This record gives sequence, C-alpha cells and structure tokens, in this order.
Amino acid sequence: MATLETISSIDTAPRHPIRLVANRTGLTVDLIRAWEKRYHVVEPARSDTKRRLYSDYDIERLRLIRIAKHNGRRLVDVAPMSLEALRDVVSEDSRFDAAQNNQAEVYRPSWSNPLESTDTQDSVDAMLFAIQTMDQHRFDHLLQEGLVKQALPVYLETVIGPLLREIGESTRLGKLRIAHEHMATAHLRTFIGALRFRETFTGSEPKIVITTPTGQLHELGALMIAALVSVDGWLPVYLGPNTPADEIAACAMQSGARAVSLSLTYPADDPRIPTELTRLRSQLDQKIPLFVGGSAAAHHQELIARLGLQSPLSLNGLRQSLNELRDRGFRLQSA
Amino acid sequence: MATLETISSIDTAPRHPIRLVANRTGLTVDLIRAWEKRYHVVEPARSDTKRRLYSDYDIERLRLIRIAKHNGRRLVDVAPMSLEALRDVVSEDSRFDAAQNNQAEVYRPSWSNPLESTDTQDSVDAMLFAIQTMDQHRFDHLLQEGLVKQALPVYLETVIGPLLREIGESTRLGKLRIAHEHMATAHLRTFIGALRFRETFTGSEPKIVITTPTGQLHELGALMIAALVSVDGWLPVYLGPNTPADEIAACAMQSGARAVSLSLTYPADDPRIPTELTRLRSQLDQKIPLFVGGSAAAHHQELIARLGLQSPLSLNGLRQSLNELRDRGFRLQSA
DNA sequence: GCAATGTTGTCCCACTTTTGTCCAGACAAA
DNA sequence: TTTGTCTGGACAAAAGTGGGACAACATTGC
Repeated sequence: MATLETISSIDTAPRHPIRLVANRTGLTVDLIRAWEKRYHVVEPARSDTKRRLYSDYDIERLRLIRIAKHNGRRLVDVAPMSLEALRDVVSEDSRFDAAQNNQAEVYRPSWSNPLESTDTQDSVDAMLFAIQTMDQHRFDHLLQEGLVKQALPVYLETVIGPLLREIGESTRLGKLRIAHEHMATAHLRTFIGALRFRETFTGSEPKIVITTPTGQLHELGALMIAALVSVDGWLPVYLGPNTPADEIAACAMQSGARAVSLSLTYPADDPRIPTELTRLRSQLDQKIPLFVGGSAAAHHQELIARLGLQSPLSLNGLRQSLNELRDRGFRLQSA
Repeated sequence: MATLETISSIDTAPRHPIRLVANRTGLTVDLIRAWEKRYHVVEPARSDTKRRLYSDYDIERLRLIRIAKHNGRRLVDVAPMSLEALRDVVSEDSRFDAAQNNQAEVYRPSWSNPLESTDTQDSVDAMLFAIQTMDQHRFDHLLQEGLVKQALPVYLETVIGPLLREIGESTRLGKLRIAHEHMATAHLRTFIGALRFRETFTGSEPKIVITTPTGQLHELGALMIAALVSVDGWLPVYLGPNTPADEIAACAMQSGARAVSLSLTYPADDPRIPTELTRLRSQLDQKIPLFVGGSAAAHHQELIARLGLQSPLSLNGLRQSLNELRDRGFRLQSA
C-alpha cells in the first residue's frame, strides 16, 4: 500500500520554513537556531536567500529530541544521535519512565526479526486465536508487541483496524461468542485509550473534539482517531460515544477546538444521524470543519455533501486533511 | 522466569544524567545525591565536567532500593547489598506483603487521621474543577498524583468512588454539562482500565468474571472491581458492560472462573435485572459464588437473598470475601 | 517513660555548567 | 512599510555540584 511507504520513510526534501517547524515541534524559533548553532542538532538546507528550509525528517528529529529532553536526557548527549538511535532512546525512556512501571517485565529481547507484509495478517490471526481462547495475557502481549514494531498510524491502519473488522465479522458468523467479543472490546478500549498518552503535549497544540453522535454506541473508531491525531500534534478532546449534537457544539466552543471529528459505525441507518449532523453543523462555527468517518459514513453521502462536511476515506486521508488545517491555521494565527 | 536472565545482563555503561535517573526511579535528584554522599549507594561515573553519569545497572539498584525502603527496610541495611541480594530481599518482602495485605491496611494510622477526609475531598474538588474547565492534562495529573499517594484499594474507595458520585450528581444538577461528564467518563474509562495492568500476574491466579448484566450500560463500577481484585491476586476476566446472562455463564465456564461479579448502577429498576440474575444463577455451577454490587444492588435485596447471591456492602467487603474464597480454594488445591 | 542517639528526607548556600531567551543591525518577503 | 529571518553575541534562568544544616522520626539505653 502507498500508505505504508509514505508513513514509514520520512521525506527528506527541504521545504518547511522555521516558523512552521516551531509550531509543529512546540519549540521556539530562537531555540531551534540556538540548538543548531551549538550542537548542530539539525543542519537544514537553505533557500537562495539563506532562509532555513527544514525537511519532515528534520522535524521528526526535533520532536524526538524535545521528548528526549523532557525525559531527562541532556542536549549534549542526544544532539549527535541518528533518527533511529533517537527513536530507540525515546521509546526506551518512555517505557521505563513514569513511576507507573513498577517492576521488571521490561527488557524484552524478542523483536529482533523485522516485520514482513504477511506478518500483519498472522498477527491479527494470532490475536483472534488469543481472544477465542480467552487468553488475555497473550492478547495483550500481541497488542504491545505489534505496536513496538511500527509507527502508531501504520499500526492502527494495518493491525487494529483489520482486527476490529475480523472480530465483528467472526462474531456475526458465530466463530466467536458474544462473550469473546465483549472481552476483546473491553481490552481494546483500554489499550487504544492509553495510546494517546504516549505523546507528550506542549499545551500549544490545536484541539479537536472527537466523539460519536447520539445513537452510535461503538467508540473504538473514535478512540483510534484520538490516538492517531495526537501523533500529529493535535490535542484530542475525547468525549466517548453517544454525545448529543448540542453538547458537541458546546464542547467545541468551550475548549476552543479547531475541528470536530465524528465516527459512524453501527447502526448505519439510525434515523437520528441526519438530524444530529444537521443540528451540529448549524451550531458549530462555520470555520470549524466537521469530519465524518467510520464504516457507516458511506450510507450518508448526500447528507455529508449537502452539509459540506469532510469525509476522508481512510485514517491517512484524515491525517492529511488535519495536517493541512493545522499548518494553515498557524499561519493565520501569526498573521 | 525469563525476566531474570534478561535483567541479569544489565548494561554497566555510564550514560544517564541524574535527572533521567530521578524520572525512572521516582526518587528526587537531591535524594539520589544524599544516598551517594552517605552510603555510597551508587557511585556513578563522571563526565568531563563532573556531571554524574549513571548506568542501567545503577538505575536498577536504585529502583530496588526504593522498593526495599518502601517495604520497610532501612537504607543502612540495604545500601551495601549486591543487586542479587537486593532482588532476593525485595521479592521476599513483596510476597510477605501480599500475604498480609488484607489486614495490613486496617492498621495504618494515616487513615484514621481526620486530615484524610478533607484531603480527599479537596482532591475530588480539584478534579471536578479540572473537568469543568475541560483541562484534561490537569485531570489526568490529579488522577495519577492521587494514585501515588495511597494504595489502590484505598484510592478507589476514597477518591474514584466519590468522584464518580460527584460527577453524576453535578451533572444531574446542571453544574456540569453532559459534555463534561462524557469527557470525564471517557478519561476515567481509560485510566481505571489501565490500573489492572499495574499488577504482575503469574498465571496461577484464580479467575473472576466481571461485567454488568444486560441493560446496565455503565461499566466504571465493574472496571473498578477488576482493578481492585487484581491487587489481591485474582485474574479478572473483564467483559465490559451489558453482557447477557448466557454469555456470562459460558465465559465463566470456558475460563474456569472461580467467581463472578456483577455491578448494577443504572437504571436501578430495569425489569431485565431479575430475569438475568435468575437465569445466570441457574446456569452457573453452584460452587461458583455470584457477587452483586453497585448502587442499584440495594433495590434488589429480596431477589439477591432468594437466589443466594453475595452482596457485599463495600469494595472492602468484596475484597474480604474474595480473599477468603481464594485462600479456601488454595487449601483445597494443595490438599 | 524519657533522653540520647541514629537515620533519613529535604532544604539552603556558593559556585559551575548548560540551556533558553533576547537584542541589534542587516537583509528578505509580503 | 511592515513583518519575519539571519548572524553573532550577551545575558539570565535552570540545573548540577559539594558541603552542610535541620527537622521528623525511629531506635536504643537507662
């Protein structure tokens, strides 16, 4: 899939001005220059008039260094590290960090073998088997393991998404009991819910309200989105499932959110959906885009078009729209 | 166990600054230095500008010493110990602790302290304020902070329980919006859900199925119980809310659970409750006790009595019953 | 029971190193 | 013109270091 490549190999083309980099990383412009001056943390390309031009690669580096610093690393130590080394350090630190990690259990030597494309299907199958045998530890282990192997957005798209579909399908076909589905869902609710706390927030991130409208009780899709956008420098205001339109609008207003995202899954033809969407769109500031996703979004195409809502086709599409919105927004802010 | 071997080959390369060590161990920077000054607990290498540089080995030592201290050991005694000796001491202590656990709490003087009651009230108030202002970071910080201060069972009973009631009440009175309640609930769902993974499981724990019956959509009570029992050496099989009686019974059978616990909150007078409870009791092996708790349990007193269900009055009551059951079971098992 | 003594977490000081912010003057972009 | 970026340097806040003081508490000896 194209998605895989675009996400995993980071673009090194220089194109971002320093202000945008500052906004995305949460660092100040001065600081970025100071780091460059003192430790050559990043050495951006220059325009023909000597303006710095940063690549996505640079931005990723800076973000990682910022997190490493937050974890107690010294700039001197992390500055010369490669992106991979930084990733390792950061993930190691955040695994150990937080007084949460009471005891051992860590130091796992297992992921030496790289991931192949068929692996994800295997991985999903293994999880389904763990669910069927009600082996919670194994299930949890598989979830954690898969997550370490790849970036969160890829993981959500290639593992968690398919897993959810398989669980639904298997339950419908009677291959899994409702009890199995319940257990798996409850487990995933905790797991995905915790994902967004892997990121460090600066407080300057734009906010996005994420929920499902009245009648939509399945929250895992919305929760995945909350985890996803937190990777890209948004702060999700997550409201859980089944939130009335008025409340969503009120929440967006109070929190000063820059976007709203709804997830529709089941029931796909709930008669309340048109009412709620219309109501929400009218109560919401016109400048705030309203994203509608989930498997049931396809059932409401004309409605979505009529109301002028955004309906990205994949998690990746949503990501891109939000990235654009975020960067555009920052320009306005500073102007 | 596998963990031991992997840990025993700990890197002794000095590379971590003191701040990071503080983060990882939960000790303060001052304290780490004081320990070094007084007892040479660790003797870190130095950078060329005399900054301390700790190795993974040092960190592991400090972490173990911290646990040993927490268990009541004196610093003087543990300071000169080798890593292996420390491990032995710590694991011995925690085993002893676990055995004593149940009574130990009652004797702690801090609970009878009158300050305590206002303390937790303050803490709950602070959380409510964070919810009202939609300050997710603050809310999360308060939750984590409170948890550090006291044992999990106490925390659940004195902070989380009251907090849930206050949120419900405030929403009913209009002091909080539904959106606030949703946000708080979603957040708590993740937080409480993660609590049970703080424990390390050996695989030999007796299992207990935890859920809510059909019609009961609020899961936080059940989730609290899952976290609670995992502290006491049970392995919760958590099914989320709204599980049909047949499925609960099937799950108990497949997983070989030794007990089942249901949480009833809202609606208190749902007509499905008697049907479901009766059905579940009849399908479940008579040797498996069925616990029924939650605020709505009081509405079904005669039913509970008639079916011979257990209905502990508090989390603590449930704990005690389960402890007895577990110990009785263990005796049988070994006899 | 009480005083003396030991233990231990926290804080303060004076000093050094590291790191974040600010400024001035030149130039580029809008 | 106004705003933003660039360079180089200055400055100050933050964090680390060694040394020591001190209060809270536990233990010991009488």
